Amino acid sequence: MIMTRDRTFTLAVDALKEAGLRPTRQRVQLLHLLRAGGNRHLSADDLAREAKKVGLSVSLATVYNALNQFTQSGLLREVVIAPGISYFDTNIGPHHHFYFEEERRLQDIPVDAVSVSDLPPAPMGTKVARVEVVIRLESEQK
Amino acid sequence: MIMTRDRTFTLAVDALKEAGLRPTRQRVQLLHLLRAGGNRHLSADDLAREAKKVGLSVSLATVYNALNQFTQSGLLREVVIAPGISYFDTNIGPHHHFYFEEERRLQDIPVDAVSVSDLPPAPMGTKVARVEVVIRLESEQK
DNA sequence: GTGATTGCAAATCTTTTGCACTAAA
DNA sequence: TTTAGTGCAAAAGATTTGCAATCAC
Repeated sequence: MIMTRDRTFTLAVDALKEAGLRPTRQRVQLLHLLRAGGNRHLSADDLAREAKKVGLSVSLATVYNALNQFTQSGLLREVVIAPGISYFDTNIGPHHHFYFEEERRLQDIPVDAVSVSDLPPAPMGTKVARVEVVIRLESEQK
Repeated sequence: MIMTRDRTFTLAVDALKEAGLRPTRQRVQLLHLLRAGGNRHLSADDLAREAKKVGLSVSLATVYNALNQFTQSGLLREVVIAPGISYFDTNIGPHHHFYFEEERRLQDIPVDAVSVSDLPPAPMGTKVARVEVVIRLESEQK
């Protein structure tokens, strides 16, 4: 029966509600897709392509909208690497990134694998929203 | 005489030659403009606008090309902040950045003001090209 | 001269938006 | 119902590119 399939999406639905986002079919399916398969780094286009592959009907505009809303709600994190290259990271815990320039690929670094210390204090009137560390890698013989 | 004015550009010319770039009028003027006024963070558009303001004749395409060439040659550093927002930094020494979200503004942090330690080793076959730390700031009452 | 560089306009790419339609509450 | 969300196509930005004209060497 239909409930069996719906149950698969319970987590996504709950997460969306908690985030204050109406759990529409598209959002539920996209969030579910994003969370399937562990921590991932996907571009908007990657996600749209993947959605199409599994037979979802979602427009690219909706993918962009959903990704932005997810990011604002803290369900995702966006990592911008170069003009025109940005990834959405399903790992929202504190961590950092390796970026393989040649492969245009991100890899998570657990937060305790790097220590960033002696941070200068946030300037007057501001507070730290996030500390981002990206270690850019190139192939060795370069 | 003309030589007096040219002398102003000697440094830029030398830097370009050293970088293997032909010191054309546009490149010399742009590099000189970039280096005037200390460390700065300019978008391509900022630079084009500024060039126009001081009466230089450079097309936007050439500004982009020059900035990319300068970056590749190590005369500049590019800092990408968000999709569609990237800055070219005239400070090419090792350092990090504060980013003021609301003001869309970068500020340098001297490298010794932050310590990034216990970096995980670069994965097999790769080497670290650069370690980038961006501290994103938001206004305090937010 | 000869090959590199420039300017312009057009093309490309990524991302956002307006608006009529549809779905969620 | 009533309001929020979606799809589509168009618009908006940012950046790149093709090619004839120009410049550096």
